[in-house]
Amino acid sequence: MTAPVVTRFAPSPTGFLHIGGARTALFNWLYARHTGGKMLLRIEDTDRERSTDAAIAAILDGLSWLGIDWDGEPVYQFSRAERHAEIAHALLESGAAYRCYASAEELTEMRERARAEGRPPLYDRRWRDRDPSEAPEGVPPVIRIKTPLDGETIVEDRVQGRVSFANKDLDDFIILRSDGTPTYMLAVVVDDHDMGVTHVVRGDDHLTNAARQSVIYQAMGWDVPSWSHIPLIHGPDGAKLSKRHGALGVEAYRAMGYLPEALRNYLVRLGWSHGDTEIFSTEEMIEWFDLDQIGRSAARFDFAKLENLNGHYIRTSSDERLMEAIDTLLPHLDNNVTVATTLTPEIRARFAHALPGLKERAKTLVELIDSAEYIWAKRPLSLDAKAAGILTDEARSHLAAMAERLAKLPQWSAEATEAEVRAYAEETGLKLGKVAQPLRCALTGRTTSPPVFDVLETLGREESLARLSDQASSPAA
RNA sequence: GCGCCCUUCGUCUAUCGGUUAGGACGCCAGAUUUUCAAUCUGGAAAGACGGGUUCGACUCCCGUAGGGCGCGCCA
Repeated sequence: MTAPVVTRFAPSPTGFLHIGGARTALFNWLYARHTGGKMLLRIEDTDRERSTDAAIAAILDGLSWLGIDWDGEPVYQFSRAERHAEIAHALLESGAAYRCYASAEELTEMRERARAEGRPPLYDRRWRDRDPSEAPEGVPPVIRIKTPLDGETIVEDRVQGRVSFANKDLDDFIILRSDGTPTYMLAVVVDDHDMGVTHVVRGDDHLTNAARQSVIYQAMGWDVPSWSHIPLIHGPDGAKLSKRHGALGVEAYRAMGYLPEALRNYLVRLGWSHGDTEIFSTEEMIEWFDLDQIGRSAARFDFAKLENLNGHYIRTSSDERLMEAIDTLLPHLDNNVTVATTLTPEIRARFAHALPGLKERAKTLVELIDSAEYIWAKRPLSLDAKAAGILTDEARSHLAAMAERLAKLPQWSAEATEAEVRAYAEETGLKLGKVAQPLRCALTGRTTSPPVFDVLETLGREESLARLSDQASSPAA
């Protein structure tokens, strides 16, 4: 029996849940679910200056929206500060760490000189072997760990392979600040150990940290976890993700009308693959996901592919699922608050009725809602440029003629109106498209909208005829 | 500057020494269609460069170039 897997996602609440963090969370979650283990959540809020409750809320909200859950209650790192300090002092007592009295100015100067001389800007261990009695008066010391002077530290990584670091390049980093609070390096190690984390899956910007953290694990005689440093996500230009492209919070993707299942599918394929499979159900992802198949090179974020996947998920979602997604989206849409208030039960029912035709052509939920606007649009409709172009005098005369005929229909259904329009087209010798397109424009104000006969049915006889006569009577623009 | 990592179509990727280097997005053309979208068919499109190792290298090794990350009393 091997020990059950425990992974964790450990964001720092200094901002929203960005796309890279979301993927890290997803990979941790998938691996835990795949192995039947647990995924824990730890909020790394030790930076009191920058951590905010709003950010914590945004992260939890983003995870839930993505459908990523965690086991147990979130652990707040700040609340464990005493435990961290305890370990720092234990290290001090065992001789694995020491007090350093160097001032901030002294350290900057040291680093600047090192850079000027072309040496790495590492701490020069000036207090490592110095007698504590030489300590200056009234200077609160920090605690630094003693890194081995020679030899190397090996990081056995599931993704990166075996990576070795010369110990001389790892300096004696600070584990406890002069105010007695722990640094990140100490806190992660202590927390991961105490929380029983067996597998650390995080961005590869932490790879060198893994070497430093190994030093602490070794000094404490603790087992190092299995490491997996996954490549970072870059922007479309290959550089770091910036605000302009991908460094948006997941809530921004929600607001743009992406479905969580689409975003998840997109993210899982960034750096990981299962042969030629592109579309994964949640169950398939869980079944097939494994750490060893994660690639080592950074991936660029590609909106076009995300959009394509989103279109796929919109098309294949049930109407119920879409209405549900739209309901969760609406409160997050600042431009479309009007839509939310317009959604009376009656309009809602029409929306649901039109959905099968609408979802075929929408790539995002925002587009979907937009394409349904004709349902609640007030007469007279404003036409977009293309639609106005199609409504020539000739087209309008056909509209008038058709309106007259449609008015006499005993039944008002998509089938009945279609039959009537087809008959009209045949009698006048026009192609169906030639008469259907003006109809579409007159009814919706757009050229790109759902099947016209569905529109007629959705709108009902009275409203449809009114819209038709609006356009039939007014002269071409 | 030093250390570490990366490099297959524009993008995401398959390949794990022997393939016409495959798939997907995007792009182009055609079919279909309620001249949109969707769908279907076809097409253009890749192993950064230079050395090795090997009967044989996209696959292994070395170097070069380019990119990324790290080097805080931030996380």
